[in-house]
Amino acid sequence: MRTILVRILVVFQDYEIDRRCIRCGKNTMVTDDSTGERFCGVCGFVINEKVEDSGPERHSFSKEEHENRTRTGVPMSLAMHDMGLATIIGYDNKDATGKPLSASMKSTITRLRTWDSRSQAHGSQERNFRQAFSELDRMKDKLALPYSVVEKTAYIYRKALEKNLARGRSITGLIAAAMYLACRDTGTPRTLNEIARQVNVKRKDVSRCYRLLLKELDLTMPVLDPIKCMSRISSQAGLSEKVKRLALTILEDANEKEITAGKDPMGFAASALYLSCVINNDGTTQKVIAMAAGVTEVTIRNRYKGLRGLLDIKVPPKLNKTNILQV
DNA sequence: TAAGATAAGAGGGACAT
DNA sequence: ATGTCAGTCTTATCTTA
Repeated sequence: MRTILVRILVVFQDYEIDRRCIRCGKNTMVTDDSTGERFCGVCGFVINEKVEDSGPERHSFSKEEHENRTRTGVPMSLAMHDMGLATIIGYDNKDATGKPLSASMKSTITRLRTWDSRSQAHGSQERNFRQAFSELDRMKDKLALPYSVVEKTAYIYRKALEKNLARGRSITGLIAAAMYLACRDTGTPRTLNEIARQVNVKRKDVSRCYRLLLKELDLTMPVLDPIKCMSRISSQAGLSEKVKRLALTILEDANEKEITAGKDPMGFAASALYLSCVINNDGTTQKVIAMAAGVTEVTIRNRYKGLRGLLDIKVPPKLNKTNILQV
């Protein structure tokens, strides 16, 4: 019984110390759970750093972790104009002690909230970020971009703005270029055409921004891996594993013979797949693969010719629908 | 209807001026 | 900075099987 009492006392003391305001000394510090900020209910003093969410950590992967879940802080993202660090006026109309506000106070707070949020995006750069990142947010679902690419895009975009590259260029063009860069850098196979179409900017403009970023930010991009392109095309066109495997060996062979330089990797992957289809008598048309790869049939034909010639691949004679040799 | 052939045009890199 | 050139890719159209 005694130990229990002592424990309660200790907890109570901790609680008391925790609530003491640094400015006015009163035990009136409270935490706003929705924003994670700590402030004094009497003098209004707000603790500078964001305090950690008092709730448990959201993820736990084992029993021990579940029992010992600690908070690691509010998630921070480069893809927000303020990186998620701004202080805002809360939305539940309650005062420091948790009581609801009076009607007149409520309207005052609403007005304050409006001006507070307006003042958040001050300066052209902030406004630029807002617009760019809302565009990015919209795009990431359309293009099925992973989180890492989104963060990378935001990082590149911030760098670009730091270097004053935005002046005289469209925000959407620049963010699209940053997105394409991030895709290239992380090996996510997305074509310039796809991105340009989604953001509704001409491919030419995105491409121009892309090269500008490449030059100004001193970046070097690895060439898109045709093998990665291939798996994307084959899944989009619904090709079989067998076709894919053969196409893979064709690509590797082509790589060895160094006939891939300067050619569009998507076109190459597409034609390797087509060649594989022909050899396997798969019956998939150039059109289907061209659509899946985002290149034209003519490009496939050109690469196809080159592949066949240089790799000396024997194409079996055409079989008709009943698998009888046509002479 | 799919595939092949051909031509015109766009955009960009390399190089010279 | 500007112009030229070879090479690539796209679009469009016609022909062939």
